[in-house]
Amino acid sequence: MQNIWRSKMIKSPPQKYSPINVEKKILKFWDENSIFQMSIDQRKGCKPYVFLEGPPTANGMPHPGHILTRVMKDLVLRYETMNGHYILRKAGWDTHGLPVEIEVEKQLGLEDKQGVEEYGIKKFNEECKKCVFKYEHAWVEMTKRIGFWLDMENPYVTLTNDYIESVWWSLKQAWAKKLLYKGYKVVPYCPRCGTALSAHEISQGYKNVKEPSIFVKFKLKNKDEYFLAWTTTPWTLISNVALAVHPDQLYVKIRYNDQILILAEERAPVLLKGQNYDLLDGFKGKELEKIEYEPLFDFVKVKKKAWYVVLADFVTMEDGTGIVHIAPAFGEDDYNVGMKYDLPVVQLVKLDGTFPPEVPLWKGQFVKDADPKIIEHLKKRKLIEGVHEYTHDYPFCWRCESPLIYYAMESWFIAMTNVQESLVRNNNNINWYPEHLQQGRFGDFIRDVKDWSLSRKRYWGTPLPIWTCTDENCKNQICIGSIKDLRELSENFPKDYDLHKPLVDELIIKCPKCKSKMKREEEVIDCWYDSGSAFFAQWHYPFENKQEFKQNFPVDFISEALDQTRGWFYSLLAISTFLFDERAYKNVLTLGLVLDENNQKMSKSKRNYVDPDIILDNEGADALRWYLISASAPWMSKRFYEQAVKETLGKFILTFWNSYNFFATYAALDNFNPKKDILPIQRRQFLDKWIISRFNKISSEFKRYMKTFEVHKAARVVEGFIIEDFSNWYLRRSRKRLWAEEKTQDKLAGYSTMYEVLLGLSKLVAPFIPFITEEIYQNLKTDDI
RNA sequence: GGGCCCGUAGCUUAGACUGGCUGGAGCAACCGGCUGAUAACCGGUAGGUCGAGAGUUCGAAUCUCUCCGGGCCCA
Repeated sequence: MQNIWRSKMIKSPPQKYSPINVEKKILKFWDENSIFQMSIDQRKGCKPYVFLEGPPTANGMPHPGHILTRVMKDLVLRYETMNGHYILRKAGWDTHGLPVEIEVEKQLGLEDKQGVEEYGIKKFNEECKKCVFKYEHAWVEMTKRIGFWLDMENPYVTLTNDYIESVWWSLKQAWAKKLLYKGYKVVPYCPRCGTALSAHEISQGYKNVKEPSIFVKFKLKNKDEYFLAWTTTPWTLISNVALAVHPDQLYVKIRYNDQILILAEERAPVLLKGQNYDLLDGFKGKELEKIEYEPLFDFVKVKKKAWYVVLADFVTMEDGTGIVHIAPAFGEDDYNVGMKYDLPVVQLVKLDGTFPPEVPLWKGQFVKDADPKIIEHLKKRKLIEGVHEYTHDYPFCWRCESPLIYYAMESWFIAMTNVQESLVRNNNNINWYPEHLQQGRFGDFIRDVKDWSLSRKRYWGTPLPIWTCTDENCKNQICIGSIKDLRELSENFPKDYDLHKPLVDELIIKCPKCKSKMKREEEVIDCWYDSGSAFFAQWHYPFENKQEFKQNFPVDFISEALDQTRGWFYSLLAISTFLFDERAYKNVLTLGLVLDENNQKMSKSKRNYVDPDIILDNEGADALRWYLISASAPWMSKRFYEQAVKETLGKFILTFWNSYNFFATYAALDNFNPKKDILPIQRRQFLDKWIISRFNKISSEFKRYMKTFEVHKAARVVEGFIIEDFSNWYLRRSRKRLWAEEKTQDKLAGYSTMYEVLLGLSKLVAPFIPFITEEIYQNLKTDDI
């Protein structure tokens, strides 16, 4: 390799250190000589260290939090590369999902889904595709500028046909294993807007409201006794199918006002304070299981067994009677317990929030408006034991202010509960940094895993590859797992194709069984599934690169911020578990969030962050990197502001530079030649031996910390060494040795030591601050290094 | 509302798992010095109810509980 750096002698560096000039020079050097590529090629055949890039969405400008993840990834990968590992680093882009759609809706001035459909799904999705790459250039530039070596010329992109095909293949595997099924999911729903709301949307719309809450009596079958239940949503009583009690709480049977009631022991004295009642009997909740009662209403006939007592841990003694009325269509807890007991889903509310004709008493009325009438009705039937005003937080639509209702919507699921044990086992096999996440936040989540609600009734995403026969008698369903299958089954598969909506919905597919027309399930899938598929889909596995996939699974190392714990970290593990019953990654480094000066999370919308470019121009990438790495443990949050980086530059980077500069200036003056002039260690001074010993000591400490990703401690050890031991103590003490006119033995001993320490340092901290170390290394190295 | 993480000087932090001399350090401040690489350096001064309270203990920043504040995730 020819290069501009090579010279026999050490050059005298510039006195003043200009971060931006040096760093730009190094970037050019790396670029012109393809150093990144070379660092990989040189290690072909070496032991691989497998990295998987968590794909960012490039539809917003990168902020300091993104810089932190990229710096940490680069640090670890450079370190492992220098340890002799072969590391591929494919970039990736996450391109689907609701945030993109919302951005485009705003751009186009569309109000809701209806607006999107009127605008045209084809045009809408084209806009989404464009939007995704709006800031790609900025991301690429930032990535290069901070020195993150990443192959951005061959990224995986979740919207490509190849990627989608791999995702389809995996869904087909789930289908074949009977893990993919259609069920219900209870979601907060706005009946006026006709749409479900995301968690983020409802958290904006809680209001404190006063509502009537009622105590309702349910008559036991064949007995003149009543369960006393409590509810704040009388309209859901129409769809009641069960009553829930807590298995371990105590319940009592009492005589009160000439009737026999059953309720929680703990609640009776609270609710009947100051009133007379006789205690007749007592039992544990468990003993009540399966006891049947008379339904309040008989509007529908149900196919499954209903109207009996079930056990549920979510029943609390905080309020109510300790007996909870269950309507699986209108509550998540209700739905889950319904699944467990195989209860029917009675859903006597229409999508517009009114009662259907099956409920003749209140048909056409909005459920919330019907509440008082339902209460009146029950009162007349003497089934109400009391009405209380109850104050609580209730969600409202942030758009139209109407009260939301919880509503069971059809949705496709992956039955993660079926592989829960494997999930736990695979998770126990992962090294988590920090450790507490493994059994803490993540472990809790996995142990209590719910089926993955996969489908989204949206437009911009990987289409769900499931087709259903339109013939009422056939209703055959198929899941398509490859482009080849789709092409063979469809009559009008075009030459040029894009697997998104609307194309997939326009294909004419005949049912393999009855030859009737088939219709695709209209949904797209959760974009977390896209990114969670990256470990195989980035290879277009199994259609290509089978060998590569095999060699790169499971992945050795991933690293993202803490908010990905239940996001990407989960989706990767979930998919690798049901596909291969294996963990997707062996080590996961979770990073703390980058906060602003006031400890607030940095967010795109608030724009409460410093423009990283300003810091990169003023203080440089090395100072920025060193600050982020050394400020606190990787998993701790970091406050981020320019002054902090400025201090890092002054305190550390410049001290390092000046130490080097001091040596190089004198060495150049004296024509010190490292190939000839190095003195053996025995002929050096005590001081020289001391600093070399110190350096060896901190090198081994450094390595020990790196093993456990305690990169901040590794950094601090080096920082202390450079500032205290090397600059302030050793170099100061050695100054006079260099003042001699001729090349004395002592002078050469000093040069030899400084040379070795500086060269050693430039390698040791190269993964942390690659620019300045490259500059130093290139000047110090000899031809044969 | 639930789970997890964090809280040490104005700022950045060490110490906590395994309790033990007077809770260390750097920056910033003040006083004095030195400087033939440095945006430095050296000596000294000041700055702390270790978030608050209770408990365990001969002894608590450290262990336990409660509360307060910040954050993340989930409802």
